[in-house]
Order: sequence, then structure tokens, then C-alpha cells
Amino acid sequence: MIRPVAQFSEDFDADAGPPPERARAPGRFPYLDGLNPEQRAAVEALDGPVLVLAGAGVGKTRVLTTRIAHLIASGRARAHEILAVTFTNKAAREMRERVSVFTGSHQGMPWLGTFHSIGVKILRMHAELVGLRSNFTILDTDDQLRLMKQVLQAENLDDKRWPARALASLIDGWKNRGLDPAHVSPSESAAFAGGRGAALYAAYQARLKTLNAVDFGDLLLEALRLFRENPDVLELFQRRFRYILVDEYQDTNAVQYLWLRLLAQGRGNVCCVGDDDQSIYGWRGADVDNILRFETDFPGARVIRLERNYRSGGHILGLASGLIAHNRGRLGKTLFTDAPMGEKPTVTGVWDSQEEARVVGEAIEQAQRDGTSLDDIAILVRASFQMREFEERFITMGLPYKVIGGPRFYERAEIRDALAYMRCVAQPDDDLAFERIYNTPKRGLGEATLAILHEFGRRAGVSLMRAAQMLIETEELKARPRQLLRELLKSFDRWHQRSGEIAHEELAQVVLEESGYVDMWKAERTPDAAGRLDNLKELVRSMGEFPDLGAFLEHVSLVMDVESADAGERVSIMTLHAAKGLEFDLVFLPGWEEGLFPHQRSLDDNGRSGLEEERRLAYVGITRARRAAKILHAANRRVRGLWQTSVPSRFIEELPPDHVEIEETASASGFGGYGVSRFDAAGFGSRYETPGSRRAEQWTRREEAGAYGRGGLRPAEPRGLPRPAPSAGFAAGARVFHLKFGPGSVVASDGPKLTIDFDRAGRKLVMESFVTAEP
DNA sequence: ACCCTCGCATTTTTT
DNA sequence: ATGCGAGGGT
Repeated sequence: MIRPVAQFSEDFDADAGPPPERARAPGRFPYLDGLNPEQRAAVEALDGPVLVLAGAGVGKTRVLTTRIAHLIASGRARAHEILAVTFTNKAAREMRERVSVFTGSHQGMPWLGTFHSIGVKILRMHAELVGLRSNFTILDTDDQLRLMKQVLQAENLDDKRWPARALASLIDGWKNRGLDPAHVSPSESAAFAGGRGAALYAAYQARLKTLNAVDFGDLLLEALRLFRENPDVLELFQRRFRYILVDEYQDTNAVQYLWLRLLAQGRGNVCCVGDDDQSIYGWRGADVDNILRFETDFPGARVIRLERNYRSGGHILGLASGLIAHNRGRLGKTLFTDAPMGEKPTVTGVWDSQEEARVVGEAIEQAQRDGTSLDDIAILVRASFQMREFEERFITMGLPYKVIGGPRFYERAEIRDALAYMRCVAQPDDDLAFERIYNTPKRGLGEATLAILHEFGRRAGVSLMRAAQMLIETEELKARPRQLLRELLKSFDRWHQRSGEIAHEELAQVVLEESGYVDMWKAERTPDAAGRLDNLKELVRSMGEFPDLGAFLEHVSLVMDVESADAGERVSIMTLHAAKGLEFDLVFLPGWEEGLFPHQRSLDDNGRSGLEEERRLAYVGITRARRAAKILHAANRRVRGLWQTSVPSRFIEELPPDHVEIEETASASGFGGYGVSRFDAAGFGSRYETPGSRRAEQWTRREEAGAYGRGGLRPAEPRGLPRPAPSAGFAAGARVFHLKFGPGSVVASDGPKLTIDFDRAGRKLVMESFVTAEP
């Protein structure tokens, strides 16, 4: 339960009057001057729980940063006593920059960051309390998946029928909801491998612990567990954080909420900023209810609405408001503006996606002639496959564009390989990194050898690298792989030594060259090889921005992306999700068709709440526009290679007519030269008036039949730490049995290494853990 | 051990 | 259409 923190400072109550009359020492807080009354209230309501409902374009970031400045300037807290959490690194960076304008850059904000980065920081301080060492590694999705596969294989599950991906997303969901394996209900556990879901989750967690690793979900879940199980540590942080600020509160999931609530129970000074109408991440665990419940969760909470919009023209605002009004379960906010009505948003029907791209391209050229910068124009799509049509069109037109949110830098194969090398140098026990590069570039080491390393490592409870080190001393491996492995280990030894001598970026250069990795790409004559080499150069360069290898690797695992400063004006193409928080003069919203937007999958999986989230996405899209918004829908679209006819989105019918202009291009309205008759015959001639009942279910739904409820529950086989090899301590003369070499007699022993005369295979040097006493 | 071919799936995405 | 992964063939 939350301790009620109802009393506000008298300071605040005294402020209830109209702001201009307030006679604070004039000029003492100059940053308050430019704020409107609501913004100012949000900045000055420092004590107790506060919910700031900040609609689109109301100056939310300004309020947050000014609030931080005010906390510091008014002497309530010092910078290191303020916890400020965001969701993205970008938001954190932006906030940091803007705060430093007020505070001077010398006073950093050590506790301003993403949920994950703050989680890591706290976990590193108290790692041992959750069964980790403080230098734990953070696995990305790739490592996570490979580990999951290993777990599935160890359990002898058909990875066709029970794909690692599915398990990963299941576990992710559980972690998002704050559930550890013991708390997964049997009915949910039944969703995977006939009830073994929770057991697999437990096995996966055990593997993570032995690797001294966490995945992204753990950064939050373990941070929560830390606080739950260690009240003294919790209290430490409750006292440290005199004030807590949370950005994008509508995007918090259950773990984040629970974690925040624990911290907020201390001082009760928690300020959450968000907009229930912009909650678009339900599919990855965000729970809008968190923001809807705020006043119940934090009794005595003050709610401040920021409704004065500084971004868009009146018609755009009216359009967005009219649309979002169709959602139930809102906290309710009405954006208004003093700006003129401006341009009416348009809805344009086109024949197909090609025409859509063409129409948009032409409109952009027109806007450009009228003086709009390409940087101020964006195309916001529902699904990324829609981007291609625009890209192709823009390339033929010679229109510069950029795709926001494409494959990220640190996710590229060459970057991940290079990072794996560096991880192996920095942390020789990082098995996942070792596996990744152990035969990259191809050095003749295959699955068979890796399996032996795994087997030995598991039995002896050591990492792959250590297992390899031990095994090359023996004859367990065939001569060739043994030699190859020896060379690889020698290289790592050498690099490890040099890591103390030369700068880390220099070391990276050396490693990439000596390992043959650079040569591998040089030898590859594919078109993108050159780009990959460039990326590697960029990687080495960017390492120089960090004090040491460890700091760099930490940054990479948390940030996953690199800032790209590209010159020249460009149109932006991105998904609606990626557009949140951005704004443009001119926004194109293509693909407003049933099945695509709202997306069929969203409807199928989540029904009404799915639909409402889609509608919020539409709301986000429209409110990105400052001057003009242009909605388009195509009658025909190619999906997965085949053409489908489509019906305009129900969202189009929901738009308030006063704020929208309906247009049809010649070809779509049936007057042009394209397949008129077919189009009209299909009944799309007046499709704006088409009743919702006409919406065809043309998007085939995928059935996941048989995935649930199959089989009974099975008790989980406990999978703990790797069992240490039974140390039988074979003395000379003992009779032993080796799986590969058969029976033999021990001649001599040197620690775990045994010299054995095998009855059939002759004298061999093998690891003790590979032999058993002769039956 | 490596390469090639076949089959399958394909919303949204941060950390 | 396309790309990725797995399995089989060389």
C-alpha cells in the first residue's frame, strides 16, 4: 500500500491564485516566466503525487525539464537526489541536455535515464543480492534467443513445434508483468510445450545466472526483486530519491509500475507525466491502466491537465480530438489552440499503393516548391512493408528520403561479431560471445568440436573458453581442431595481454585484423561488404568516445543505436510508432484501410482494446502535423505478393466532417483510365459513405489451433547450477571407461588430467570428467 | 564442414 | 516477393 501523502506544501496552496499576481522574489525563477498557467502549476506542484496529463504538443518536455530546474533552484533537492526516468535513450538525452541549460553542465543528473539504465546501475551496486556478480553481462535479443534454443534442446523439445521465439516472447511477457517462474500460473504455463512453460522459464533463468548474465527484462524484474527482498536497500533508495519524475507514464508496464511504486512509497514525491491517448505500446506490455489508476494508487494525487496545444492548426486538432473521442476509458482531455484553423486535413482515395506513392511524391514536390523543407515532411505508415513502395518511388523521382527506425547499428551482423570479439577479450567467460565468433571467420571449427566444449564445460562447471583451454592439453579432441583451437586461444591470450597496454579502440582494430575478421569481409565480393567494413571503422571510431572497453560495452548493450548525423534535407519515412514525440509541418498518413489500419492482427488478438490502441495510433499520427495532415487509402494493395482489394479504414468514417476535406484522385473515383468498371463494381465508388457493415474480412486470420491446452502438467525437473564433475580421483592402476576410447587403465594423473592406457585406443591424455569407473 | 535448396512466416519495437 | 532457418546433399 501506498502511504498517503496528501499534504501539499503551503507554498503550493498559496499559489492557487492567478500566476501573474504571484509575488515571488521577482527574477528569482526567471525560467517560470514563459510558462502558461497550467504548465506553471505542473512545474510548481513539487510535493506529493502529481499526475500531469500532457496531450500532444503541449510543451511536456519543457514542463519536465523546468520542473527539475525548479527542484534544484528552489533548494528542494540536489541533482543527485532526483530520479527522472524515461523510456528511450533519446528522451533521456534530450532531457539531460535541456536540464543542463538550467543547471550548468557541471552538475550532472546521475539518476536521469531510461528504466533499464537505472535498473542496471542499481543492480550493479547490489548484484550479489540477486545472485549475480556486479560485472554481469547484458544479453541482447540475439543472445537471448540462442540461449533459449539451448534450453529447449536440453529439454529435448522439437524446436519446430515449440520455437524459441515463442518461448522468448512468452517469458518476456511474464517478465513485463513482474512474474518470476514460481509465480507463473499453471494455466499460463500450459501455453507452451504442454505445460512446461514455467519450467523452461526457470531453466532459462538458471542458465542466465550461471552465465552471470541478465536479459533486458531482468534489468527491470531483478531490480524489482532486489527492492522486494531487501527492504534495507529499498529504504536506502527511497531516502536517496527525494523527488521522482516519470516521463511517458502511459507506457509503463507492470514491473516498472511496481518498481516505481516501491520507490514512491518513501517520500511520496512522484510526478508522472503522460497521455493516455498516446498509449500505443500495449502489445509489449504497457498497461494504460497504470495512468488511469493513478489517483487511486496515489491518494491525494493532484492532476494537472495540459491542454493548450502549441503545435497544430485548429482543423488538425479538431480532427484528432474528434477521432479519439470514439475511445472509451479515457481520462478525458480536450486540446485547444489559439492558432488559426489552418489547412483542412484531407482524405484521398487512390487506386493502389503505387498510385499512393506517386500522389504523395507529387504532393511533396509541390510543397517543396512552396518553400517547405524536406526535413519538415514525414510519411507515417502503420507497418514497415509499406515503406518500400515510397522508397522505390522516391528513388526514381530523385527525392531524398531517410527511413527512421530501420535496422539499428548495433544489430548488424558485423557489428555484433566485432562486439563478440571484444566481449571475449574483456570477459573470457562470456560463452554466448565466444560461440558467436568461434568459427567466424571460418576457421574449420564446427559443431562437433563445439559440442565437446559444451559437454565438458557443463560437466566441469566452466566457461567454453576455459573448457577449451583445458581440453587442448588433452587428446580428447582430434588433432586438427585441437590445433585450431589452440591458435584461437593463443590469439585471445595475446589480445587480453595487450588490453592493458594499448587504447581499447586500438585494441579493437588489432583484434579485428589479426582474427581475420576484416579480411573475411574484404574477401567477400557482395555489394554490401564495403558498407560493412565502413561500419566496422565507425565502430572502432565510436569506441574512442568511451573511457574504456567496459564502459563502451555497457553503452552498447543499453543503447543499441548510434547517432547518425546526416547532412542534407530529407523526407522522413517511419512507422507511426516511431513518430511518437516528433512533429512535422506536413504529415502523410497512407494506408488507412481496414485490415492494415486498424491492423487485423490487433483486432483479432485484442478486440476492442486492440481497436482503441489502433485509434490512439491514428491520433498520434494526426497530431504529429503542424500545418497539414494528408490521409490516404488505396483500393488495392499487394500483400505478400498478391493483390487484395481493400475498404477504407473505419477511422475515416469517424473523422469529424467539419475538419476534413474528402478528395479522390481521378483514377480512384472512377473517372480516370484505370480499371474503372472493376473498381465501381466492387462498390468502392462512394466508399466514404460505405457503411461499416460492408467491411470484408479479407485479411485471413492465422489460426494458432492446437497451441493451447494440450497435455497435462508435468513437474519441472529442477535445473540448477552445472553439476561439478564427480571427482572420483582415479589413482594409477584404476580401471576406467571412456565413451569414445572404451575401457583402459589409468597410468598417471595430473590434477584433472589423466594419462590412460586404453585397451584398444592406446595411451591418451584425457580429462577426468570424461571417464567413469569401469562397470 | 560447407553449400545449396526448400519451406515457412511476414504489425507495431525499446531496452 | 522475400528473407531466414533448417535439413539434406556433396
